[in-house]
Parts: sequence; structure tokens; C-alpha cells
Amino acid sequence: MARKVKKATVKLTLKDMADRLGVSTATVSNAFNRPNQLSRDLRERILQECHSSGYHGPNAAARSLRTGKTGIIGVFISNYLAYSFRDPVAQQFLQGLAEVFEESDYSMLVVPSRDHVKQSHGYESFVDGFIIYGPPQEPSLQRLIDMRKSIVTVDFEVDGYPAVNIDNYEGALECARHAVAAADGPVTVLGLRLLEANRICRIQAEELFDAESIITIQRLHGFIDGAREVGTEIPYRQVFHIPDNTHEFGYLAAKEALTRSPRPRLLLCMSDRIALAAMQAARHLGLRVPEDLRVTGFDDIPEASTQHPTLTTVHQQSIDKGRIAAEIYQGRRSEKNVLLPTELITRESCP
Amino acid sequence: MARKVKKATVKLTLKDMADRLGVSTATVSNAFNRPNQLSRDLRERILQECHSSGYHGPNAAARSLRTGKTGIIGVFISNYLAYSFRDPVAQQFLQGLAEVFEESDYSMLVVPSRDHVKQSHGYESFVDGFIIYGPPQEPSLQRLIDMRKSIVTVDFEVDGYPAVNIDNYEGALECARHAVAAADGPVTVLGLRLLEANRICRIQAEELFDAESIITIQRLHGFIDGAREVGTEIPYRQVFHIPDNTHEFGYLAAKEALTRSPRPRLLLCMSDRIALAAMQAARHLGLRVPEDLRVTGFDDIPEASTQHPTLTTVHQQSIDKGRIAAEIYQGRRSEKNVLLPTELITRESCP
DNA sequence: ATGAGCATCTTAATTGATTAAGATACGACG
DNA sequence: CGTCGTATCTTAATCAATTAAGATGCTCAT
Repeated sequence: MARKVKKATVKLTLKDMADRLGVSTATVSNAFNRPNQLSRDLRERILQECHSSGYHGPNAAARSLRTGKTGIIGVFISNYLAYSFRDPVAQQFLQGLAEVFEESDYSMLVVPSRDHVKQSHGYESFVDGFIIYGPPQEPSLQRLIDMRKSIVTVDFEVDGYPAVNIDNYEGALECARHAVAAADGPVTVLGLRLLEANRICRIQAEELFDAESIITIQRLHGFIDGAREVGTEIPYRQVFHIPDNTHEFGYLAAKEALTRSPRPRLLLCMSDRIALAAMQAARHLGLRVPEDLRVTGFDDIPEASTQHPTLTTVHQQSIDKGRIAAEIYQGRRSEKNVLLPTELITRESCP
Repeated sequence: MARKVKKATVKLTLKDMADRLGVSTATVSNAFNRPNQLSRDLRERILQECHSSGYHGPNAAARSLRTGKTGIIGVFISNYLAYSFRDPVAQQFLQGLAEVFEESDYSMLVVPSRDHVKQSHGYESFVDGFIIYGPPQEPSLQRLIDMRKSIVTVDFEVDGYPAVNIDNYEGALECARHAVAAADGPVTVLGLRLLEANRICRIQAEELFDAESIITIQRLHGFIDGAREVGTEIPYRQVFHIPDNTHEFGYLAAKEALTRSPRPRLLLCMSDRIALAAMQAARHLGLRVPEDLRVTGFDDIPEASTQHPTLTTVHQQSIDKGRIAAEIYQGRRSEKNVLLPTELITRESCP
């Protein structure tokens, strides 16, 4: 049963209101923006009249043209837009952002960075500033910088701009120390976005992205160094590259890793989503976790603690990452460069 | 290691470009918007100069003021903004929207409907139109209508506007028929948002929302009618109200339902998230699914098929719902009122 | 040769607000 | 009584674009 509503009336401007009320546009504008510039009575009358005749406040485009502000902040996701609504960590990050921006009356314009420079219609000039999540392509980044907006970067850094990051290396280090020490057999790493390739493969050292600033490279080094500390060398050939953080890719990569000989006894995964997919693959292969195979994740997404067996993983403060980025953006924090700690959470998959 | 980028230059306008090039503003504008209004050579020169001097296209606010269009579409979520980034079905819906809008160069402004009318800064006039997901409060809805924008409603209907819905009743009916017939004991419904209360409780018939248009009421009627068809009456006192679709609430409600006497042998849940939480609660109580307890969900979110035991549920086309809403919005579809079918998916939790 | 037709570019009105500066009136104060 | 300050409201410039209508020069058919 459909709802009924009144049909809309004609489009009204601030000037129309001024005419109806017999005052100047400046006064109507002030009624909305600077209450102390006019008498209480008149302001009441103006707002009352606007409300009853269906004028919903000053036109945003005009206001923005004049003031240069919009109340909209751009969230720049370095990936397909659809991706950000599918990745659990990105979701939590967005949730954190939303929590803070929501209460201060900002709206969020979520934009994808893919092919960003090619796009024509220039939504960028609509936003007051940007939260940039993950490193965009170089030309996109330059363009954002050129727009002279305030910027906060997340999960990467740009000289001279505030940044929020997590301690990927330390988390991976701690994780590998614990997991490799407990494992009694071959170790395989299921790694994310280590190469440019868009298919699953094992890596060659020379193909590896050499940027220390890429978070998965930080995790990889943490894994390798942590394993070495407890006496195990992880050769590059035991590291898989997975092009995207999806269940499907994780499942396939795990199947491949687990059907090789010798079969690994430990999978160090670079995300929880990959780890959960790997556990499904293990189940389908008749392997018990953790008896036959140990698995660790990274991120500590909600499912990590609710699924069975529960997942040993490195906790990162995804929601806080969003909250803090939003707070820095709003100038509500003194520090400009935040490094959030990570923490190993030991659960059933690798006790 | 932080990236280095060039610092930004001064702010440029279309007029600045016109002056530098010795042409009129109209010509520069046309270079961007109406290529056939000027010679190929001149257009090249203009775009080249704009690019090299760092002018990134016409200011969006000014353009929008003049044209009345922005290329931004508002996605109106009838809940806290943060919620939409946490609810799996909402996420899939957003993903579907994003897929379509992304390829046609639209940006999505995700706005919460909560306290919508109270908010002052009027982002609404920034958007060309609205996708309204779930029924907002009456005054919010009236306000959106008054703005005279194009509107597509999802999961509810408004007279005179296009709508996308799913067949909640039929899905619930089919689900209850199957599950109740197979169950050999008491049946309990874990229902979502059936009352206004913001705590878990069992319902009294007279408290129930009486609007036939609310999707959870449709599901409830489906459950009740389906059970009746196979000879079981579900009394209202066996229906729980859960205020929000979260794991925590689901877990608590299930714990409560499963510790009552007589213990139910079947839980009909109104969402997968509730059902998955219920299965965790069952595990913690030492109950085996499906041997001791059968569980069904609704929605068919990704985890329903990947977690163990896999979940019997009613599939809804959440992503398509988003895609179709976006297509209708863009006038790419002839039908204006779409009812998507649902389908029972039988898995391990209730074979 | 002439004017119609076309491509190309310019002029200038327009969009809906914000806000500095100015005008007016009124009360208080020396 | 003149003057100053304050509260209140108005005038008008400004923001950065779009676009209808007009101007200009060139081609081509008659």
C-alpha cells in the first residue's frame, strides 16, 4: 500500500521570500545564517513564512558559489566505488568517518579513484576537502593536491599532509613470531596486492612492489622478519599474490596453496577475508583447523570472532581510523600524524 | 616513506583562462561543454592551456547554479548513516547502485535520514535527485517531495513515484512452508523492527505496526501463513521483536529464545545476520544445527553460504535492487514499479 | 555580384545567494 | 540640545559559470 503525499509547489528563492515579507534579501539571508543581525521577532516571522510557503532554505549551489564552502566532504577510495561497499575493513573505516561527520552535519560524497583524471564533470569542486583512503594513482593524487583543498590521507602518506596509519609491520611481526613458532611444518603466505598482476600467482622477489609505504609490503616484511626471529626462513616462492581482497580469490589461492606438496601447516594471510576463505577451502579439502592446518588473518573484522573456528588475527582499529581521520580533518586533534597500534588476537585457528 | 608532490598554485577561473588565451569565456566554456561550437584547433589549444596551467574545469557550484544540475545523486538511508555501512544488505544495495552510477559518471552522496528535517545546511539542493532506501519519517519524506527532484523509492512505495521492492511475503511463505513442515517441535520467530521498542521483547498483537507496507510485517505474515498451511499456528507470543539488525541483538534474542521452555526446534529469522548470530548462540549453548535446532534466515548475504553450517535462507537480489533503482532513476528502464522475486535456498541449517 | 547558409566566436543577461558598507532611528549621556 | 553608540535593516557588488542572441567572415550556388 503506497503512501500518499502532497505534490510539490513552484520553486522559490530567497528573493521571493523577501518580496512576500516586504524585507530585503539580506535580512532573509541573515535570518538563516546570522540570527544576531536582526530582531528576534522579525526572524521568527521570516522563518515561519518560509516554512509555511515551502521554502527550504538557501540554495546550496548559490551559497557555495559565494562562500566557497559546501559542507560536503569527499571520501576518495582508491579503488572501484563498488569495492568499498564490499570490503569489510573499508566499511568499518567508512562507518567511523560517518559517525564523526554525521554529528557535525557534514555529508560524505564517496568517490572512486579509478580513472579519476579522465572523468569530466568535476565533482571535486563540490567538496570542501578530501579524505583519501589508500594511495591513488600518481596523476589523481597530483590533481587532488592541485585543488588546494584540505586533505587527510589514510593508509599512506604524502609529505606535508596529515595522515592516519596503522602499524602493519609490528602487527605482522608479532603474528608471525607466534604462529610460526607454534607451527611444525611448512609456512605459506597468502599475500594481497604485492604485484601488479591481476591473477593469483607466487611471487618472484624482483617483481615485488618496492615501495616501503605500501601496507601489504609492510605486512610481508613483518611476516618474514617475525618468522626469521623464531628460526624459519620464508622463501619468496612460498608467498602468493592475490589481486583483490575477495572471498573468491582467497578461496582459490588457498586451494592452490593447500594442494601443493609439501602441504603447508600454516597459512599467514594478509586479511581476515582471505583467511576465512582459506578455512572454507581447508574444510572442503577435509583438513581440520587448527589440528591439520593453522591459519592467521589480519584486520580482525567482526566475522573473525563470530565464525567457527574463530580466527587468530591482528587487530587493527578500523573504525577508529575513520573517526580519527574525520577528527583531524575537522581540526579537532593536535597531532597530525597518527600511527595506530595493532594487536595480535589469539583465537582457535592458531592457538 | 611519504610521497612527494608539487604544491598547489593559485585558484583559477574560467575567465582567467579566457584572458590568457585571448578568447571569450563563452568559448572556454564551450570547449568543455559543447565541442561542436568551436574549431577543433582552438579547442585543443584551450584544453592544453587549461591543463598546463592547472585549471581543472569549470567550478561546480557556479555551473550548478546556472544549470540546476550537479551530477550528484543523493542516497537517502532511513537510518543512521553509520548503519548503512554496517548492514550487509544495505551494503550490497549500495554496491549495486555504485556499479551503475559509477559508469555513468554520477557521484553518490550518502545521507542519513535521521533528524533529517532538523538539519540546516541543506545538502539536498546539491543533488539532482534521490534514491530513498527504506521509508523515512513522514516529515522527511514530505520535504524530499517538496524539493521537486526525481525520486526512486526502494523497499517501500509512495504514490506517483517509481519503486523497487522484493517479494517479502512470498519468500517468507515458502520458507515457513518448508521449514515448519520439516521441524518436529515448537517454532519461534526472531523478527526485526516489528514494534517501536528499542529493546528485545516478545510482541503483543495490538502493538504491531499495522502498515502492510513495512517489509518485516510482510515477512511476518508470510511466516504465519506458511506455517498455517502446513498445520502449525505460530502464536504472537512466539514472535520476538529485535530493534536493530545487528549480530549482538541477534545473539541476545536467540539466547533468550533458546533458554525458554519448551525450547524451540526451529528459529525463523528475519535476516541472515540474526540467523548467523542465532547459530553462534546455539553453539555456545551446546546445541547442534540442524540436529537439535533448525535455523532459517532471510536475505542470503555472502556469509550465509560460506560459514559453517551453511544457512538455509530466502535469497533476495540485493545488488540488483540497487542496479535497478539506479537504472530507473536514469530513465533506462520502461517499468516504473519493479517487484523482484525471492527464492528459498535450502542449505545445511534447515535441510 | 549577391545574398543565403554555415562555422566560429563574442556580448551580456542570468542563476541565487552572501556580506561589507551605508542608512535610519532611537536612547543615553555629557 | 547635540552627539555618539547601538540595534536594525537595506543597497549593491560579487561569486564563476552557462547560453541565447548577435556579430563576423567565408563558401557556394544562382
